[in-house]
Amino acid sequence: MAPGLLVTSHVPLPEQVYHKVRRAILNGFFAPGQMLRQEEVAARLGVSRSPLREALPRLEAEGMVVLHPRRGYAVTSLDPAEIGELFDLRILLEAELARHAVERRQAHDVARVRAILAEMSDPKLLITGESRQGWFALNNRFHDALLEPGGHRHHLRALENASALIEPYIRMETNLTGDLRQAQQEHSGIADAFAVGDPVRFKCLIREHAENTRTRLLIALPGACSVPR
Amino acid sequence: MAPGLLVTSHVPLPEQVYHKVRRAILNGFFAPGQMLRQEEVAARLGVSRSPLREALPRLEAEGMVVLHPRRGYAVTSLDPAEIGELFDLRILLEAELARHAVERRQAHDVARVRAILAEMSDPKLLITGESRQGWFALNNRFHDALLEPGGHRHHLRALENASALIEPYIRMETNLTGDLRQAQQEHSGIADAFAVGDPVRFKCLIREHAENTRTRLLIALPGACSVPR
DNA sequence: GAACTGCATTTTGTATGCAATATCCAAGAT
DNA sequence: ATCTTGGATATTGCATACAAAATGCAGTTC
Repeated sequence: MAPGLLVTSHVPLPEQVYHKVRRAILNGFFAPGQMLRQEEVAARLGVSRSPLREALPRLEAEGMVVLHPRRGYAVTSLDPAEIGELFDLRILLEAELARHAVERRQAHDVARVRAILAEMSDPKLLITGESRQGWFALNNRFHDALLEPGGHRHHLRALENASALIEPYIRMETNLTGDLRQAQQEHSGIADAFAVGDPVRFKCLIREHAENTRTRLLIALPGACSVPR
Repeated sequence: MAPGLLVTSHVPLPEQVYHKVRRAILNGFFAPGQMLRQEEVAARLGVSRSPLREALPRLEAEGMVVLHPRRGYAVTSLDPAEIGELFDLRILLEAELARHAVERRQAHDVARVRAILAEMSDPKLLITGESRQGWFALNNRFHDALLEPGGHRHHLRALENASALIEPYIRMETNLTGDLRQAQQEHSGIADAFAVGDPVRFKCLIREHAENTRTRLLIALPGACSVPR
């Protein structure tokens, strides 16, 4: 066999830990500003500190946590100005990706978007509570499915990075208002434009979707700011 | 004293290791595709594998290395298409940052740019060899100094990420041709536009600078492809 | 001669142990 | 009463040890 051809697809423990901690931050289980005590987090995940200590630097590189030397890692806490900047970055990258994605999309890409959208409209996912996490998981897959067809891995990585940083706050807002209907409506308009292949309309709707999310968020934020340092 | 106010500024070993490995990749000491055997790298840096194993995930998050599970980390090797994409990303982010930086720049920002430019014109730095590393270090500081004044940390981080990924290849090109004069000339034009505060001209020159670098690189690349896998 | 099998070596993956430092709380001084 | 100081505790930082897996080579078989 040719050297370097690995047969077994093995997911390293540090990577599993990375995903679990990341999800916990995204859904607010670890709140902005909260210190992450390594022994406690590792114990909760049933691993030792070693793999955790390899997962945390990745989260730090993405800006999800910050390291206070000799004090530990804390979940990143963003002020409204930074959240605004991240929305700008998201919009900038989405516009660029949207252009290429519409051009290069194929039939199966459209089908995938429609399938995800159908899953998301399940009323069970729309009620407030734990099921919201399911909706947000689908929401991320929906946005990915719209923008992945154009390729551009590095743009996508930058976008997912920026989006992840603001996601905890977006989830806070939807938990407060409990209203996903506007998002749902905008999604279906976006999916239509994607299916039709109208690049101008698609870009525009994607942009408006982000702008609307930002507006709602920055209005609701002051009330949601329970940021333990 | 208020809790959480750290007096001593302590640079953790994993961070020092991160910077050293990163520099080694940027200047080609670790070539694209090369496997990084942990014991060897750690020994070379005079540390154990622990801090190295916390530095590597950070580099992985930035795309500088890739992890092949149970085989080890390797320096990322980019094909021309990806390099092209990264230039697009760089140009997109630079344009956005340039706008704000010109608007918000202050006298000391202009002075800093001029000072760095002066240092870079030192003939000792322009000769081929080890001193090139000094020139590239200044080059990065120059670009940062131009774009930092606008704030926008997250845009900047994304830009520095994208720039770092293509830097090994840019260095290869300049090592082949040995010619930094075009870059130097473009830099002085850019610095002038920045000093004057002409946003259109500044953005345009910044863009052309990147475009020219890309063109030279993608022409020279086929000859420089000694990519040991 | 080519391909396969099995063992020895190398390298990664994870846990654990110990030292260094920060935090916390109580007791004393100003 | 407030501020300081001391020590006990908790937590991080780093190194080391051990287990698991992949690689490379030799010997064997067809």
